[in-house]
Amino acid sequence: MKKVFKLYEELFALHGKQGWWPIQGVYDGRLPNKKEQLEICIGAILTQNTSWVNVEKALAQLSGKIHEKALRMPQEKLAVLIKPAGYFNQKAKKIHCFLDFLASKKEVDRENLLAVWGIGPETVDSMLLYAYQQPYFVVDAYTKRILEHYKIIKAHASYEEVQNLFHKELPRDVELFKEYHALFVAHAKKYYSKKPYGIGDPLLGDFKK
DNA sequence: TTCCAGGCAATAC
DNA sequence: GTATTGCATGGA
Repeated sequence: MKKVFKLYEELFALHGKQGWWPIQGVYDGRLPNKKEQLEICIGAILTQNTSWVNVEKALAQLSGKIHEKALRMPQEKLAVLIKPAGYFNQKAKKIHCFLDFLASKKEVDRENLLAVWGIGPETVDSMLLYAYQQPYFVVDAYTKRILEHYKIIKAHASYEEVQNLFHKELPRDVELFKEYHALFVAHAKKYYSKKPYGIGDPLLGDFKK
């Protein structure tokens, strides 16, 4: 059952190409340069349980300072700048832990990133997929919400369980994974942001039975 | 006013 | 192993 590939095609037909990751300024889908890689990683931390508009405010206040050295300002100072993204004390600490990791020159892989304080599975996979072009499917709250609603996964399925579904049923393709996750977010923002979920979702007839 | 947003770590059961 | 709680701003 290739349900998840069919779902991708329908989401794409509905919402079109998303072109993620949404970095500041213009991003046309080319591979991110070094500075853009860092911005993606910082954004991935800032957006933890936080709306992207608030992350954009924080990133705007960081503009000109998205460099490993500049971000090493005192944690309290960094916290003030990223305040609009919420959880600013924790996130300032997380950013500094991530910078420590980069400075350590350890290999940037899933295991090493997961060992960094403040970086969990979704944040790692976002970084690896969008900044480092590694094919890990990103599972977020929206992804689970939609798949649960379609009865494709059980309620309370674990991160690994859901990720495995995509890794098994899809070709391990970076561009496909990038678009697919972005499409989940677009779809969820439109139909799964307020309860009751799924009102007006044109795909419901195909996936919920 | 309440609810929630592209989670995570610490703690409790 | 799974459930709960603290972390925090800003917009609907």
